[in-house]
This record gives sequence, structure tokens and C-alpha cells, in this order.
Amino acid sequence: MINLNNFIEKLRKSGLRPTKQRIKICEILFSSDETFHFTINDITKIIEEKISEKISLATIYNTVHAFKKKGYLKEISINNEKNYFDTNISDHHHFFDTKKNELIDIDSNKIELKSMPNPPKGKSIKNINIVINIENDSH
Amino acid sequence: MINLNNFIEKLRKSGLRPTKQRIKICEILFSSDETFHFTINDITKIIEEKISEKISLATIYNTVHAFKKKGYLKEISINNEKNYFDTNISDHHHFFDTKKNELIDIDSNKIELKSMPNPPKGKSIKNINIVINIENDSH
DNA sequence: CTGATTGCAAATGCTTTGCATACAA
DNA sequence: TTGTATGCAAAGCATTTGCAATCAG
Repeated sequence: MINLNNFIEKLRKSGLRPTKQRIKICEILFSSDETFHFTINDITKIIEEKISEKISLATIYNTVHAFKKKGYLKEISINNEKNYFDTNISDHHHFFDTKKNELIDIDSNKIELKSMPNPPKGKSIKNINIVINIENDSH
Repeated sequence: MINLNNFIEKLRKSGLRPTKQRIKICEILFSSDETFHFTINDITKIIEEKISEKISLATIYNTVHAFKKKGYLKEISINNEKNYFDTNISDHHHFFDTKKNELIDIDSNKIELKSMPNPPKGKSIKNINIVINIENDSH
């Protein structure tokens, strides 16, 4: 049983007013302990289907970006077609199923670089982004 | 000295008619041996500045996509903001300078994975995409 | 000639913005 | 009451599409 007060607390703590819309979106995103990968379109559909009161698209964009800024979500670059967000904010990488357009987390310690190339002079490494594209066998 | 006939040949061989526009774009992209990273906007500007006759945006899109389909270009996913193409079609990865929005190639053999995570059942690895974001020192 | 290619303008898709209304504190 | 947040419709931007005019073979 999920306690909405947790979400309300969470929002308040980070300086976001706990509005009906934000709480609803929290419920959708953070009710499960499992990682949730989604596009704006995905949650918009979920809201349309499961929720009695509509939330405007602008608010959905606002909220997702606010959550990202507060560190509750990570934005993921997979390809140039879709923009994904991830409730797993830890340092990690992804499998991407190119047929099903589905993301699977890869723990950071499961994937290590043997030889790391030196960054150009005067530059240092900020972060590393690894996507392993996968497809069905028999190719 | 670049011979346009090379481009004309190249185009003909792959079944693309060597039009004025396509040859011009070949010149811009393939005259140097060095890797060239660009967005559609980049070449559009180059064409506007350096070329007497304009090439319509639709044709630029057409041509770049045709070249990609023929294997002369690779499309690169760096982030969700810009869509890059690369004249280096070999298997390789990239540094991305997040301040200058600049790409630098990393040879495939300079960056090896120590431990490779197993793909989910029934799936096999298609390709791996690594982007190392870099920034100026003193951060 | 004949089908491929170009160029324009309109259409699309996704995201952002401006502003009046509603809401939380 | 006061500043935030919402929702709508309009605007923005990158990309694609439809189609008539043009070009290559």
C-alpha cells in the first residue's frame, strides 16, 4: 500500500508544491521499486487511460522536467527518435531492444572499460554513456 | 586536387544519379580525408556560405539520408538535442565536448569492454554505442 | 521520352511559451 | 493575499511529405 504522504513529503522537501497533478505523476512513476523507462508520450497515455481527471500536456512536460531537475529522474539518450526518462537515477547503462523499443538497465559494475582512452588535453571526463543495442536471435 | 569524377563515379556505382546538388554535397563532405561530424544545420550553413547556387533544405535532407542508406555516412546519437552525421563509417565511438558541442572520434580498439553483460534471453548484441562526455578541466 | 530528382510550401510531430485562471500556503 | 502551478491554444523548430517542374540517361 502506497502512502501518498511520502510523495507529498518528497515534493515539499524539494520545494515543489504538492499539487494533485504532481502527486498523480509521482504515483505513476514512483509507486513501484522497479525501474521505469518512459517517454512523455508513454505517461501521457497512462494518464489518459488510468486517471479520471486529465492532466494537460504542458503540465506533464513541466512536471517531468521539474522532477529531472530535482534529481528524481534521469534523461537518457538512446537514439534521435525518442526521448526517454528513467526512474533509476544511479550511474548505469542500457540495453536497447531495437524491435520493441524497450530499455533494460545494466548495472554500472557489470560493464567495465578495459582501456580508457585519454581525453584531449585540457579536458576531463564528465560521464560515460553506453547503449548496447540488441535484437532477436537468428540474425 | 580533388577530382569531381570520383564523386560522380561513386554516386553512379551506388545507383544515385550524379546531380549538381549531390556532387556539391559530396565535395563538402568527402573532400578531406579527415572525419567530418555535422548536423543538417551545419551543412546547410556551409552551403549557404560557400556555394553560389542554393540547395533546397528538402534536397539536403534527401541527400544526407540517401548517403546514409548507401553507407557513406553514419548517424550518431549523442543527445536528444542534435542529430549528428559522421563521415567516418568505421566501427568507433566518440568523445563529446559538451561545451563546444564537438565530436571527436575514438578508435574502436582504444576502448574495450572488460566485462560484457549478457544480453537477455533470445536477444543478441547488434552494436554498442559509447559516448564519453568531456568538459574543460577545473571542474 | 521516362523515371529520378529537385524545390517549394504545406503538413507533421514534438516541445515550449504566453497568459488568464485556479490553487497552495 | 501572493506567488506558484495549471491548462489551453498558439508558437517554434526540425523534419517529412506532396506535387509540379526539372533533369539525367
